Parts: sequence; structure tokens; C-alpha cells
Amino acid sequence: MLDRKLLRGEPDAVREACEAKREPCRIDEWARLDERRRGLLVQVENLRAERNTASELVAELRKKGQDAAEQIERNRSLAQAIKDLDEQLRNADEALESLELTFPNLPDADVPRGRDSSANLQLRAWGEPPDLGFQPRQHVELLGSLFDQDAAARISGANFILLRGECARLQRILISWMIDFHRRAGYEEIWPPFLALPSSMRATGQIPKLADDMYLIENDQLYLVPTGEVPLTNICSDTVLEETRLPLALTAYTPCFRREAGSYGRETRGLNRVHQFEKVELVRIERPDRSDKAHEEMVAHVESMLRALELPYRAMLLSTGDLSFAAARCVDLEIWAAGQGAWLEVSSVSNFRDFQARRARIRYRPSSGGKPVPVHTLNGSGLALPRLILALVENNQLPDGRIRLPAILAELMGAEFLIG
RNA sequence: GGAGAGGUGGCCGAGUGGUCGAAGGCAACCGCCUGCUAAGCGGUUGAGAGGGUAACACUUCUCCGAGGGUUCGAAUCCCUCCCUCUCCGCCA
Repeated sequence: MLDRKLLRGEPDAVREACEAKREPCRIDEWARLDERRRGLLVQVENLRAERNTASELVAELRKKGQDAAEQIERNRSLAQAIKDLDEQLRNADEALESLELTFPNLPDADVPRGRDSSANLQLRAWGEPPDLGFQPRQHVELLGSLFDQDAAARISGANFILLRGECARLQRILISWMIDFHRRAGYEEIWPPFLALPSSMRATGQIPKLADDMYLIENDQLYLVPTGEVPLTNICSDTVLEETRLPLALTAYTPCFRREAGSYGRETRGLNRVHQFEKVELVRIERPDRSDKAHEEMVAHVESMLRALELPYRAMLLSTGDLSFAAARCVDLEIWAAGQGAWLEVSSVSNFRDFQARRARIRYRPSSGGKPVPVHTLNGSGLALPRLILALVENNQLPDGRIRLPAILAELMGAEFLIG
């Protein structure tokens, strides 16, 4: 949600952002409604003030034992007028708010302008795509029975995954190792609920835009979380934090449920794009003036994790057209997958500035005193597991089909090879 | 799932339908006092949305879990819902 002062004062900036993110822009409609709402508000408040003083007068007359019938009669008509105006005001408020939920966040000024991912800017790269010296195979083939698509489909339908044996164990160990990796960097470990209320989804920005991409449990009106960002960020919703408590750094494992409506046929083979995947998420709640630094720290932190896993990667600053609805800036970390010969996104590290904080009402009280102000929220994956496993398998394959494990995982797994 | 209790300001806690945004206490902050500290004394300290201002000041309305209702007037009465706690049942 954008600041109303911004919507009033800089409608052109909002228009630009909508265009950049290819969102419909109803700022003019908003401005008319806002005007109307304020007019109504002044009217009701005046009537209310009138009623308040009149009611006091009634009390006073009564106390003196005088007749108050005339006052009461006047108040009765006031009450009706107030009720009518209140109704109009409530309608205006609702319309205004639902409009406000449709404005995307403004991209940072230095985010590359562009229509899609082709305009993304490569910031850094590390490692070389390995030259295997033979025709590399893809993960589905390499994993064989450790990746049981048939069973997954019988249990849950298309595009679910079922890992077996050492591959299942690898995923479990990776999750645990990643959480520890973050914990050592100062992140508090969280185990959150995996179902969330519509209000939580609205707070982080999944509703209304991405509502159709989420699983909804209709009986209870609960959504399955599409990312750990939802529960982690909402830990602080409706809260005024003391400045001394900032920053907050949180990490959690969650499954992520996504309907992926409309993306069938696109990179849906194997572990690329599935309805349920596992992810370890990072969230930070920061003082506004610190969020740029926090964002850089988060990107650097995730990069260090990729290096520990010996995965060649590149860091991409997303262009305006590739930026998500709620983000002001985002760095994607893409790892090389030798079998597919492609870069795969395994982490998006985003700064939402105060966009989510306004929706979720997460504020802090400055130590210097004064009103609570919205915090800045950030999040990043660290990391998404299926694509991570995919790349580990494809990059570390040997001509005979064996799969070597990078040193750190070899130690954790107690084996030099995943398949050997 | 059944029965009961309760949800009030940063926290605790009072509140006969009519100056109640809310007593009292704690905490925090600012003074005074004191050799220092403590104690004591005095004062200040909630949120949101408007108006107003260069910015303050000032000012209006709303908010006592949420939403309805009764009433001239609701923290206070009625209804619905949500949440917390206790006991019982069930269950991984």
C-alpha cells in the first residue's frame, strides 16, 4: 500500500509505476473518491460534534430537573442524518481501500527500466559453468528412482514431487544446514503455521493480485502459504516495535504451495516448477534508513551460501518489468544447471520499503520520540530446494552417471557421492 | 466437540448509561529536593483520520476484542462473531 500523501501529491509517479509493472492504474478514480471521502468526513464530524454538545446539554437540563424534550427531539433527527452519512462514508472508505490495494509499489529510481527479464542487469557472477567434457544429462534421468514422478502423480496429480531415499535425505539435511547457516549469521529461527488468513495474504501483497495462484481451503477460508514470507513478515503485523528492537532478522523453513495457474507447459519438467516445494526463507524488519544496507547484506549472505555449495551463480538486478507487485527492488540469484544448460532462479532478495509495512501495519517508535512510522520489510529465499537439488545433481554428474557431492554436503551426508 | 471465565491505555487494573480517552498503580521521561544513589514531591507520556501551520501550536471526530442493535446519549444494556484461559471429551 502506498502512502496516501504520495497518492495525492505525486499521481504521476504512481502512473509511471503502474506502467512499468504493467498494472492497470486507477489513480484518477482514486483521487475523485478521496476528495469525496474527505468531504463526507467533515460533514459527519460536524454533525457528531453538534450531537455531542446537545447530548451534554440534555444531561445538564436533566440534572437541574428541567425539561429536555426539545433537545432530545433535535438530537433524534441528527442521529438519522449521521447514520445516513456514515453509511456513505463507509462505502467510500471501502472503495478507496480496495483501490489502494491495486497500486503496485514504486520501483527504486536506479532500477533498470525495461519490459521484461531481458532488461535485467547482471551485477556479479561467481564460478564458471562447469565444462563436463561430455553430453550432460538432465536431473530427471540422473535421479532415476530417487525421483518418483509416478507415485507423486498417483497421490496428488500432476506437478507434485516425491523424493526417495538418499535424495529425500539430502533435502532434509539441506534444510537443516541452511537454517543453521542463517542462525549463525544472526537470524532467529522460526517455525510458523503453514496456513494463513486472507488478511495475512493481503498484508504481504499476495491478495488481491495473486489470489488465483494460491490454494484456498474453502471450509475455513485459509490459504496455504505460497512462501515463508507470509508468516514471517506477519509475525509483526499490527505491531508498534520499539526502535531498540530493530532490526529483526528471521528465518524459517516452510513448504510453498502454488497453483501455477497459467504456467502449464513452461519449464514444468521434473523439479523446475511444481505445486509444492520446500524453501528456507529470510525476512528482515528494518529501520527505513537502514534498509538499503540490509538488502545488500542479505544478497551477500545468500551468495556466500551458494559459494559454500560450490554452485556457479549470477546476481541479477531485476528490471521494472520483471519486478514483483510489492517490491521496490529485487536481486535474483540464478545458479547454473549443466543438464538444462540454463540459469535457474533459486533466490529472490527483495526490498519492499514500507509497502508491506503499511498493509500489515508494522511500525516502530523512534527512540527520539514521536509518532510510530512504518518499518521497511525485506525478504529473500535461502534457498528454494527443488532447483537447488536439480543444479547440484546436474552440475556434479560424472560420465558414468554417478553424482559427486560438494565437500560440505559430502561431510553432512557421510558420503562422497549422492549416487555412486 | 461440551461446560465455564474473560478480553479496557506500554503493562497491571477500576469503571451506578450522561464532561470517561477512561480512576488507581507500575513503567518511562522531565523537573525539584538530596553529597551520590534510593526515597519523597510536582509534572509529562495511547492510536487513527480530518482541519490548521513554513513547521510547531491549536482544533474536531473516532477508537475500551470485531461487527450489528437499543437509546437523545453506550466501555457500561442486547445480539452475532473472533480470540485467550480453565475443566471435560476426542485426537497426532
